[in-house]
Amino acid sequence: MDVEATEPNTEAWSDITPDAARRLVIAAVEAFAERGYHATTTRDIAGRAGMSPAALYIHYKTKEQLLYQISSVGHQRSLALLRQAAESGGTPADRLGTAVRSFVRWHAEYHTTGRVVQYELGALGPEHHTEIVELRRRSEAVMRSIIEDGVRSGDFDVLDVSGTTLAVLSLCIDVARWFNPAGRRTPDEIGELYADLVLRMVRPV
Amino acid sequence: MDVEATEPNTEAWSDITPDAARRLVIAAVEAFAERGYHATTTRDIAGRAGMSPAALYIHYKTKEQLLYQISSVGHQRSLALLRQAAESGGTPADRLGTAVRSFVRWHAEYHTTGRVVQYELGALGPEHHTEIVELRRRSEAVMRSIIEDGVRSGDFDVLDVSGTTLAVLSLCIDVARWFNPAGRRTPDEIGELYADLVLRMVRPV
DNA sequence: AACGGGGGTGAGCAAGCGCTTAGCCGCCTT
DNA sequence: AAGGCGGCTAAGCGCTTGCTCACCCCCGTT
Repeated sequence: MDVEATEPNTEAWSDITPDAARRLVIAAVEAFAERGYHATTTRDIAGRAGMSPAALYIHYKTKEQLLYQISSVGHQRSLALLRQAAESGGTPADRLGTAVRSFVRWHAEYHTTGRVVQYELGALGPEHHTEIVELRRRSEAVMRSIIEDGVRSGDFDVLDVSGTTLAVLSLCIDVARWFNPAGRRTPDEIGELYADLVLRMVRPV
Repeated sequence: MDVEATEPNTEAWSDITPDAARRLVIAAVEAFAERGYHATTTRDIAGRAGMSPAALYIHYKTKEQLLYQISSVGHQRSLALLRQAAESGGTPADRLGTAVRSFVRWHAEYHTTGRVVQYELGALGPEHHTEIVELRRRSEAVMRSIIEDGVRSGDFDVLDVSGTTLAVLSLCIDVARWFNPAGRRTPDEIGELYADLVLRMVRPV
């Protein structure tokens, strides 16, 4: 199935140590993305990481902790991308285009992580869940502020700012669900296409 | 949690008989939408339907058959909505607006069914899976044909027809994920908003 | 009154689950 | 050479899972 020369996951999680813990995270991301959290067994994760089922519990207390680690890091990464775009000077259209482009590119490039981050958060424990929801609220706030800036300056024409914010984020996020690395489009191309589509959504007539 | 006077699921599945089978489907839709297919137990479904765990197997051979029934009916319903819009005369803009409006409204109104239909199809058995994927291909073809019509007639200006088709469908589908019946917006309002956003996406400059 | 059969139940089976425990192995320190 | 320890494993515990089976109840027909 995996014919890529450069596996993005290997470098994406390179700051996790020790080596065995990183292998477990990568294995968990792949398994969760493929089959979902609940359909994935700890034996499967350990097997993919090349160790016995018991070894998992040396590095992570529970299976849920693995999901939390993935979800937390993933949300922080994507939030950082949005913040970077929002603070990057230029017109509101420039900033919105940059935000959509890099957010979409991330969800395509790391679509396995993205799938876990976006579609498995219901499996988190209550306290982890509320923590992650807070990160999501911040992402929404960043995106909304860019759109609000554009409306205020007259660069954008938007009837329902919070509804449009929701739609834009939803559009970008869902890329993680359908993106196929064996498909026709590269993450860059999809980012470009989506930036164009979103800018059309907010453009004055 | 449920304070609605008219439960949409009750009427949505009214053509399923006998009564016990319908109660099981409705219970399964709710449980699958809330927690996902794999996290839902047959005991939970039977309990919600007001019967013993064994009674489920009188009406459905396996838990997967229940999912297949839901997925199949749901896909046929949403495909029918798209076809109706595509065949409903008027300008391409009219047809695209109608398609998006009714497709989105359906995914909001029946967001529990929509969630199962759109996000749990990986849990289907291989042969059921390919059957459902075929239905999805047809939905995509219908949406694409509307957009192609508009491009041909000059009503729409779209660089990448198949990419835009994918984006539009993705945008509509994802409504089922985030829609909250206790939220500010009604299904009709979201349908209206989304129809406007999509028409902006394809509008010539 | 006897019957037949579809819809239902209580109990439980085999398998698989998340997770634990007792102990081993190799390496760094002394 | 001895000891301590982090990383790992084989085995398995207690529990839940999807699903089955023997049996029962109710009701329309004869």
